[in-house]
Amino acid sequence: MTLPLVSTLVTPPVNEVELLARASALAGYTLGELATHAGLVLPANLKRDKGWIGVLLERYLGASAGSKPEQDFADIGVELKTIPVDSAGRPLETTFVCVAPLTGNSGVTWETSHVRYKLARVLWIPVEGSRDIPLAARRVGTPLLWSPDAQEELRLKQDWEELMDLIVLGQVEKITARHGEVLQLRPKAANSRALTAAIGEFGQPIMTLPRGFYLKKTFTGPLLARHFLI
DNA sequence: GCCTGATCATTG
DNA sequence: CAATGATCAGGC
Repeated sequence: MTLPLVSTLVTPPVNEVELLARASALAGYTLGELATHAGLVLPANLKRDKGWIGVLLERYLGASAGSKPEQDFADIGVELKTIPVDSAGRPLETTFVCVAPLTGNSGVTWETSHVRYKLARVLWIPVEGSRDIPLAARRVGTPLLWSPDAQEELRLKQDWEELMDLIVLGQVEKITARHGEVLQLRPKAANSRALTAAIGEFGQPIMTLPRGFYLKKTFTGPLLARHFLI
């Protein structure tokens, strides 16, 4: 077996076929093998390197690095998501989608939302995530190129509209992770002291904890399972 | 602080 | 013991 080229030599994929071929070539390798081959130092665990796996796979696949609010493969309209799974392929964590806009939302619709944009086309790469497997021994799984079907998009749209209505109406601080069936709103910040502008209950400006949209496991689980059962 | 990449760890 | 709320790292 031959490992794919290291990240520094990887240019962005020109189409989905090439991207999927690159991702498929990683399936079966351990994170230790991929780290060594890329000349990266594997952290002991993910406590202080929570996004490490995502960055590693970005480099192998030729994703445009950086912190731009764009898709990872903007040229071909694809977002990359690594997702930790258990031995049965079920997700171990929710999936962050994007930061939630808490101000300037007049006229924003589902059709023009960042959530819809980010989820329009996603390359899911499951990675063994059980904490009792040492990071170096965790294996990369089979990738899945996905777009929401009509039913999935409807459920996302309904949750997004419910959450955005609350945000616009000054109820952001009343929203908990229990709102929404498949999409939830949770803190997304450096810590609980971080603040960003939002709208208060009387329509006045307030400062509150930054929030992000996350996909619940009840959404990503069946999505992954459907693929691997077919 | 904002946005990217997410997982951690306390709690119900 | 799953899920919610909190947190970690890095670039700009």
